[in-house]
Amino acid sequence: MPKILCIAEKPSIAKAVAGILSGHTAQVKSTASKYTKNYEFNFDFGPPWGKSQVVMSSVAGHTTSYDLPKEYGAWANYPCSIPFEAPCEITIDDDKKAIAANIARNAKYSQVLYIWTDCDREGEYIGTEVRDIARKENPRIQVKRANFNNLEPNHIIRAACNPVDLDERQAAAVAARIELDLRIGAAFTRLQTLKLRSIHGIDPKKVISYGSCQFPCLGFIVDRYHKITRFVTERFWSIKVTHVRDNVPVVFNWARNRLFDRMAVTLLFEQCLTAKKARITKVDQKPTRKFKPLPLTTIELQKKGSSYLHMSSDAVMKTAEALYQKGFISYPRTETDQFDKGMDLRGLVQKQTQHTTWGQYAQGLMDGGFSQPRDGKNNDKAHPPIHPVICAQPNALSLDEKRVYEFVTRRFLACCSSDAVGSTTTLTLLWGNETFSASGLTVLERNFLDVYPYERWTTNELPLFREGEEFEPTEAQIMEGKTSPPTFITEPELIGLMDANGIGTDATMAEHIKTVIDREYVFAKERGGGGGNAAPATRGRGRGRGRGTRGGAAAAGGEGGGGGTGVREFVPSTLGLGLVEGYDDMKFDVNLSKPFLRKEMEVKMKQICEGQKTREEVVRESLAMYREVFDKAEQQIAVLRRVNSIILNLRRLLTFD
DNA sequence: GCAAGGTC
Repeated sequence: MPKILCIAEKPSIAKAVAGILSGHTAQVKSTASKYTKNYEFNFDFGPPWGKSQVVMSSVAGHTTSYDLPKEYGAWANYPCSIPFEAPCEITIDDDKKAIAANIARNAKYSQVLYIWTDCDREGEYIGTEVRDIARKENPRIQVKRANFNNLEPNHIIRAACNPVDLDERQAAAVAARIELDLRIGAAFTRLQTLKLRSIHGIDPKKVISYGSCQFPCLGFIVDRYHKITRFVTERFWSIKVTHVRDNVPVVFNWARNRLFDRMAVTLLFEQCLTAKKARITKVDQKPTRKFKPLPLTTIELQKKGSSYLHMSSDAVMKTAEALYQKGFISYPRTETDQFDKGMDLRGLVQKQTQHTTWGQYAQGLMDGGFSQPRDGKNNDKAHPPIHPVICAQPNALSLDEKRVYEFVTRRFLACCSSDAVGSTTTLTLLWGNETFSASGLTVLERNFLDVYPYERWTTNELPLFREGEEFEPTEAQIMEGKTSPPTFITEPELIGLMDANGIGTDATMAEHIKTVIDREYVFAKERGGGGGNAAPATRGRGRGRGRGTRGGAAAAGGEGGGGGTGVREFVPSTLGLGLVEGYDDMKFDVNLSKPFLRKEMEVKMKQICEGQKTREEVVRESLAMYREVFDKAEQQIAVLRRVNSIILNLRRLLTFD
């Protein structure tokens, strides 16, 4: 019988696939690595191999590292530009040596290496890592890969019997990304660190890093900060009409909302007063609903963790990872917001009926309340939306775990519930030539809201008005207000921007945010709370004229994008501000703190995948471009130093240190 | 002592 070695990207996939192919009869053998196990069984792959002896195991993500050789570790001994030209090497990480050895040992006696890494770009590259390790031990080993995107048994069996080849282009695109991220990141990091640390006020032990994701992340935070400091407030006026009926004051909002011209508002107001009586021209009553949430993705978990649970996105991910390891929730890294039609959702709901807090609600779903979840637009074809796997009672979990598990579970139960149902009434009031409106809401069925307290939807009933009736409003006045600047960027907003601009992946965005905090480029503070070491005002150039969107109008009910108190928000430090402004002042064609460069990298990776460019071309072109920027930055390092000195001095003048 | 991406 041929011997076939199967390697998955992570232990959970190896276990699942081995279970399916062996009919759950595989022998489990431990390996030198504490993370991976070998599953041994026989399987008939059909032609050309037929019935084979299989060892199924896994790696744990990447096995190799791409880095400069050790001797370049002495930064001061080389020019800062050395990472652009030094030869780099691929090594096996110390903590991955046991995994590599397991592959090598089993490859030695196998005819075929069958790769089962995730079917995405990184998976393709990880597949080439595995191949290279195996070929080193057994150069004649045949290499194939499985084409699969879910763990449904028939799908896995079909994938096993229809091997394909590794996609060399996708792997090459990742190899290009790895090389560029390292060379560019290392070069700029050395430049910034070695040339700026001597400025008084910068900690000489600190690394001042540059990276293709952390810098745009910083850029978003600085950008918002500038919008705040450069904001020019404007005064505006509006007309507010209140009519008391049945002892309830009903506020009618002006259709024009507000005008930035006091005289115009005064004239329009006088016309209303002249008309004396106002008339209800329309009473519109219609059913409405509040949609239940979509199935939970990683990005949504991070955003909501920040705004609902008041945890950092980084902590949310670490906690979710722990819950996954303990088997309480499903795999926490997924882009999918649709549940597979074949999934036993009722079975999962049934398990939650045991829970002391929401068990009764889950029972209600089992007793007829169940409703198929909505489908979002995303499907990574690898993992289902995040959901609870087993029922975990609160005392089995740590404090953070309890909160994340509770959110994941409530979200899941909300997904399996019905939308909330209500009825809105909208009154249209004509007074003189001006139109006003008021609206009320009656919640008829709360449904998912009963298990999902993170969202609010409350009844606000209007007294009865009849179409055509006329009255003199109880009170009318001109209101004055002024536009206010935006607020500091919140964590959910930042994650949203990074996601929209392709900065990092769903699994790494939280880390990039943590990096800019650790580097002291930005400070995180709680909205509403004091503290935080805020940067001083910037120099007075380029005062933008903004017309704010906030101000007088009362906020509508509902969740609002990260508005609750306690959400984390970010303020740039003097150093973070100095770095971004310093590069701005150099006026390069390319802006290092904007997301365009990362987008360009993404485009070039696609070109490699489609065969329009080779890995070598892309690396050569990109390195040449960044090298040019780097040389200019080095020549103009005085600008970067000056900007940072100015800002640091300003800070000393404006604060107490 | 540098990056970003997998995953443990």
